[in-house]
Amino acid sequence: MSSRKAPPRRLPLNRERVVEAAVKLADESGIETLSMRYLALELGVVPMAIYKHVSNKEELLDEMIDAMVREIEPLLPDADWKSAMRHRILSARQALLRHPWAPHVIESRTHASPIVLDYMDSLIGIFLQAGFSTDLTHHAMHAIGSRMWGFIQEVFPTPSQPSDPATLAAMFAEYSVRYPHIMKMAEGASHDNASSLVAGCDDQFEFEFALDVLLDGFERLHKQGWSSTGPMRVNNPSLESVKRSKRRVDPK
Amino acid sequence: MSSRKAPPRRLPLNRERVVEAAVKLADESGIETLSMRYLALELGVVPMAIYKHVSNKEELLDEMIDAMVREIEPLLPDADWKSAMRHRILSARQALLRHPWAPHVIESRTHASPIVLDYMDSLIGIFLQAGFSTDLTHHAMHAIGSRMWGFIQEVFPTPSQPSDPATLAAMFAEYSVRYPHIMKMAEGASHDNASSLVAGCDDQFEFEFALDVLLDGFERLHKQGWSSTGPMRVNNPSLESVKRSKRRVDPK
DNA sequence: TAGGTAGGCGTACGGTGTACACCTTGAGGA
DNA sequence: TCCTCAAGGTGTACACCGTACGCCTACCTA
Repeated sequence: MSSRKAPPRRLPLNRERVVEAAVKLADESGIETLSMRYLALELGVVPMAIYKHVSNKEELLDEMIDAMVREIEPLLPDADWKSAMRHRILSARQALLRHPWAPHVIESRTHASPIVLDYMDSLIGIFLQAGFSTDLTHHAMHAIGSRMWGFIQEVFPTPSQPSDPATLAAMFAEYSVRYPHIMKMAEGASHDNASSLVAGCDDQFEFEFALDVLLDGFERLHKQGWSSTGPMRVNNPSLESVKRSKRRVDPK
Repeated sequence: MSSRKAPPRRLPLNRERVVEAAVKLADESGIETLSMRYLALELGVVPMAIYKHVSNKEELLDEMIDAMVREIEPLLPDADWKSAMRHRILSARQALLRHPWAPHVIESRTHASPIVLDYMDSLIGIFLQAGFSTDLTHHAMHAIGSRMWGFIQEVFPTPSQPSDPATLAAMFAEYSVRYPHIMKMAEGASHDNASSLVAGCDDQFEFEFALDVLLDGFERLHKQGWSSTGPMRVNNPSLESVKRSKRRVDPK
């Protein structure tokens, strides 16, 4: 028998394989299934073995985000600022759609990794190279917020619908009385299938709609030479937050 | 001795007192401290006692959100739509600032309570009563997203800064090379204290800025008679997402 | 051949939410 | 006055979590 004695000894773990497995697990089974114990099981290893490659779970999650950010397509060369911004952000969105756990994890991060900072730096660069003031760029970046990751927090618009058609009809009737505006909007917005309430929206469209409203707004402010501190410019039609420039409102 | 025998027997718990205590605890010690066990301790009761009033922790969290939403000021009567919207949303923001745990909890909710639906209904009503189409209203509500709760997800723009001034200077130098745009923006935006990087922004200002860019955008679209399905209107300068109306982009 | 080290293992601890059976108490009807 | 019953508080137990700590084993290099 040629087998010396060695049980064929699987190739050793490393940080990369751990992260890769974690991403795969979260992709397929959801982030709530991603426990260190279960991940270890998946890797055919004892839980504590993972800690030889990753100092704790937080670090693992950081690494997972980095892996996702690396999937975002690079900057388009020779594009106008708005196209460049759209491309980068919509590409981020595509990466994020492949990893449904990402929004939740991103929100729980407490600091930015170099990879993440690279991405932010490139977005800021797009504004600055288009001639935006640092001032406007700063506020625009804040306004974009989580949208730069390709998501906006969807705010549970779905009041759990019963499957039984009879009770559903009853619910419908009740809702029409209590939430007349919601129902009117739902009927009007999706005239083909009014019964789906708010559900069944075209997320991609909603995302781009909001993104474009923001980008168009930035463009307008930029052309007007807007500034948060300077004197009021002509033709700055509304923007209340500027009129009452930098006034702080105290919580309670 | 008048005391019959009864140990003075504290007044019994009820759902309201449980929720109230939970909110207080989360306000004062952070949401991560809010465990059923610790809450029970605070109430002078054994952990399982809470379950007689609340069927599980999720339900408790739902109830806490309802409590917060009830703090939002009612609709302003006789106000134009934009003022009404600003008032409601900024009031939501005030309520939320009193309860720093709320964003995190809101995001983890899976369905809307009646209280929450009431609030959403009122916002939708503001748009509709201003004559907005159901179509535009629908997309506008999506665009507002979590901002209707008075928060936008702040996206960890703070690369943990060392306190030691020497290493901080070194970090500064390194950053200027690797993240030139971030640094330029940071210096430009906060010329008085350039060292604070992106931190130390006026959150209230950033919030109102983004809100107003959106509301102004909605107003413009409304005046133009914008529609997501109809034929292109004149003077709809950009809004890419409409030009490529409802095209779906596949993830991956 | 010796020694150091990288990496996997086992055990254990303190934390979590909560199922389930039990007990105590006070109110209401017979 | 007694009995019953249910509301509400108790105690124990379970399965799960992240991870500290010490050990062991196989390999690489000197």
